[in-house]
Amino acid sequence: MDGPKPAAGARAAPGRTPPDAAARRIDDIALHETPGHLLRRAQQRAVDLFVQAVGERGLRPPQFALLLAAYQNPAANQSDLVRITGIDRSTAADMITRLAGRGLIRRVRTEADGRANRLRVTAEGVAALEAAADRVDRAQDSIVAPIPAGQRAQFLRNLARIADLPDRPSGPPAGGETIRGETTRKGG
Amino acid sequence: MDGPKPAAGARAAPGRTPPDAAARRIDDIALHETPGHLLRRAQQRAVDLFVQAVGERGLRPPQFALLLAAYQNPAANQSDLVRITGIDRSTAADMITRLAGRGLIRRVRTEADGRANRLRVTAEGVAALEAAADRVDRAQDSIVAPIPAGQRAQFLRNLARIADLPDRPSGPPAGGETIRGETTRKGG
DNA sequence: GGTCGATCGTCAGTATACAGACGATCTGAT
DNA sequence: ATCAGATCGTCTGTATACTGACGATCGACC
Repeated sequence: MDGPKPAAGARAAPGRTPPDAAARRIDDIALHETPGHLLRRAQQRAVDLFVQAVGERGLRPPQFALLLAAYQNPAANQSDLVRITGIDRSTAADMITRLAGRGLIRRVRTEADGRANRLRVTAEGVAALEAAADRVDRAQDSIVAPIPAGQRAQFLRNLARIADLPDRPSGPPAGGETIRGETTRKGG
Repeated sequence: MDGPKPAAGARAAPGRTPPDAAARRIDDIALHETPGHLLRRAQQRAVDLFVQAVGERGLRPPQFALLLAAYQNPAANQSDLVRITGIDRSTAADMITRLAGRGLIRRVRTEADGRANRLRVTAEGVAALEAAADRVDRAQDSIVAPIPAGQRAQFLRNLARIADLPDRPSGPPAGGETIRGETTRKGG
């Protein structure tokens, strides 16, 4: 009564091991135990909680990340922000266009480099960040709330390992400008 | 050489606590330590590893999930698969159209319910699943590879807690048809 | 001064994700 | 039988994500 019967399409050989057991049988894959699926579901949940906390009309998680990174790194150009946030180049360009349309950010052509854009967070942008900050904080707490308190730090450390991010930003920036966070996507 | 200097735009008051410390200061938010951001980055990484393993032209993670769920639950309609996979209703409809266009699946109108579609995985669909199974398995292993082996089970358990999924499918199916996995999105 | 490879940002195309509205249909109560 | 509310699948519109290509520019080298 407890073991789920094999699905109708399954041709199972219950008690023995077939000689070609090396290949993974698709009847045996438990989607809900695969790390990739769990990560997707967990991330969906995190986005839900974020949106609930900051409101339907507020900043979405990647927008908040991008706007915050731009604010914290005023000297950064788009590519720097891409590296910091992990947002794709093309996606970032789209997002910046949208954020600029809302008046939260402005593109400023760099004097030194004719290709690069610096991003200036407007007063409205700063206000949006400040208005969201507390709610974002609460959302982050609610994301890890289902995890026993004693296991949270280790959990986040392991998440960072998967993400291939350092536990805490520590890379030597090596330039006149300090850029918080690093680790590229797509180039690594 | 180790403590990152505050960013150029940061107006920090290093040694003291301002009187309005109740509000979260946006200068102090460390993006790379927030659960939501780490989840997003980790999920990106998982998708990367999946795509690397199964090939650029192969099934994408949600496609594999949907196709596998359809295969394992031949009696399920689209809404059932939505509940099993956590894929949104609209997204699932689009994906099924694409998978049908590739000949991996077919929509079949149910006799009993004039609204519902049952999904029949074609022989090509089964072949695609079987061709991917081993590679998917390897991808899942590589996702958790950066985590110390002894911590992986606990990590996945906590991931499932965030996702609000049971550790292992255990719900009482309560019908003539066995449906693997449950837990809705957007309704719960 | 000129050239080549690398980089910056953009754009088109495709896939995933979700809200909201919709028509069609089912269910339950009357 | 009828009708109200729920459900199923679709569609539209918007946002995120990534590939591949592109023009413009930069840096290094000759």
